[in-house]
Amino acid sequence: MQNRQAITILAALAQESRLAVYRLLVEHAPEGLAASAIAEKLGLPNATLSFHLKELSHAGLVSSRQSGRFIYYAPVMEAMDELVGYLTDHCCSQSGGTCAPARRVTAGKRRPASA
Amino acid sequence: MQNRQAITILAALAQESRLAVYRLLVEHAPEGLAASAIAEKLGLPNATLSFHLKELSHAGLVSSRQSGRFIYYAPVMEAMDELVGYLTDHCCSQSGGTCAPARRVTAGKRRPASA
DNA sequence: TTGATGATTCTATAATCATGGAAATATGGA
DNA sequence: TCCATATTTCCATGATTATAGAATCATCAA
Repeated sequence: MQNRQAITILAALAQESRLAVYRLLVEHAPEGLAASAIAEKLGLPNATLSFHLKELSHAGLVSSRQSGRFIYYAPVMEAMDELVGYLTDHCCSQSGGTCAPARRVTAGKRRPASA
Repeated sequence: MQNRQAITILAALAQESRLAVYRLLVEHAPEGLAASAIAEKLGLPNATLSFHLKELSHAGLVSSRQSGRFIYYAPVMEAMDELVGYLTDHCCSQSGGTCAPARRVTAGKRRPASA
């Protein structure tokens, strides 16, 4: 995962409403939830939710699919997986610290050791 | 880890200069680096760096200790560990998804299963 | 004390982000 | 077609964040 993409994802999650949306979607994975359901559960105005969904979508954290008049949003687990991988690979001690070493290899996509 | 703290940490990392500072400090853990060394390595003006260091510090991601005229900044690994724990616990699928299940138990600080 | 250096704070400015009402754009059913 | 509903876009407003020069504060050496 590239630096810039990590920042985009971090920024997408670093906002109360968006984090709440994402967590809610994770609870309802993998089907996801319609925008109207999200708005109702979180008490967000349509326009506000749409703005945040666009941010999450742009960051690659959620996907959407249309079903009739509804648009279902679902979390993209791979994005979160890559973020966690980025953090453990680049932002944790590589020398026996607490957060890095136990990281499992999920996909072969992370760099060896250097920062 | 509380929701609000997670957002604070995510926001602290979701900025190019700050992420660069943090990664640089991780490379130099556990001693850390003096502010002047960080500024030089990253090409940041003093005032700008100081602003970002304060953000990181406020988020609990870095600690500082004075040594003569120098102030050394070092990464706080526990904060990153807790963030990764928060993400895997609350933002990953709990039902066999890719990012959650292999998470080791580092400290007994995370909630059982619910979100 | 004085001077040099490291670091932070003050301050102003610019840029970005969040909010939400209102209007516009689908979609499907009658 | 016409209507109701789901969702997004438009737009204005307010709030927050990033930047960095200049001033200030802190520490040490002579």
